[in-house]
Amino acid sequence: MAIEIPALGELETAVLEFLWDHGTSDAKDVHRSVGEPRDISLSTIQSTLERLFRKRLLMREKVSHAFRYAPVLTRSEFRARAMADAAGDLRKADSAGVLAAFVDLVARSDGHALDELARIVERAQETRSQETRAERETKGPKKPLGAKK
Amino acid sequence: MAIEIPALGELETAVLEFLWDHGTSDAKDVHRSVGEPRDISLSTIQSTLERLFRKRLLMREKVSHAFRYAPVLTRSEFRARAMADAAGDLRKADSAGVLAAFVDLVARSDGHALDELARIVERAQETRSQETRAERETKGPKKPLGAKK
DNA sequence: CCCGAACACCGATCGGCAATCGGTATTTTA
DNA sequence: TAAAATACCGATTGCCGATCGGTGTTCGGG
Repeated sequence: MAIEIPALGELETAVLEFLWDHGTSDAKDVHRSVGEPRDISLSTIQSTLERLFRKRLLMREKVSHAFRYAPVLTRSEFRARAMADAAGDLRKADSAGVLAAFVDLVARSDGHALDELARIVERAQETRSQETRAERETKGPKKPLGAKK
Repeated sequence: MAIEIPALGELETAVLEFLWDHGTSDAKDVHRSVGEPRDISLSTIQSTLERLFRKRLLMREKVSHAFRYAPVLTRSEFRARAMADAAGDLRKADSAGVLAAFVDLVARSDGHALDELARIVERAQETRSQETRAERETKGPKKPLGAKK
């Protein structure tokens, strides 16, 4: 489930990046900032937007004759899903090795990345236990999950 | 630095997977297990091995006329690097958001993945502080203060 | 209500890369 | 030294992103 993250081309990536930075836009907007510097036509930008739409990475809405596009996922969500795809099945037993190797890379990446990660994990654990508690109180002890924000 | 993880084709992935499972092998070995079931020729396997070699994902050594291939990275290292690539620059400030989103995915992935991650991070922190201490002692016993670089 | 402008949509082409193979050169080995 | 085993090279195919123009459709101003 969740959205699959397919491999993207260079222009597709640039377009997505633009939309993350500027929010909902139409083909013309994207063309001004992404297309013109590359000397490519508006059509090309339109094609790229539609390809991203078909890949479920963009949503769109017609506003009087022209589509306005917006990313389905935030940049962070997108990258996180791509990471998860690269990691393989996290429920699997051997995933611990992958996580360990990744944390090792984070630790070596200089900076306080590791400490930051530690804080994030800690906060996630608190949140989780809190949610579990709330669930217990609200429902019976048997609920097949599935809730989110 | 470090090895780049390019996008791999399906056969390339299968070949790598085989080598991770079976260790150093030659084209014939790989062909028996990966090629024959797919009805592809030995040549194809050889080409794929060489492509992976050129991509620096395999190392090889000639053993009497035939190459023996072995992965440069372990499966875990490989996936971890792919994750890091997907995450973007971890030294960058905005990487926190990506890490947070990823940890969130881990937490939702069911199982004890989050707890496992927490353990891994904790252990990494201990290791890191230990290494820092060792570094201090090696460089000069008279350096009681903050490490920078 | 009608026309031109602004778009969406479709089909064609091109380029890059993995997959695939056979043919030829090269090295072993019986 | 000939046959067998391999490496190596070039050609072909298929897929997909990039790129564009042409055609159809829809809005908005007169």
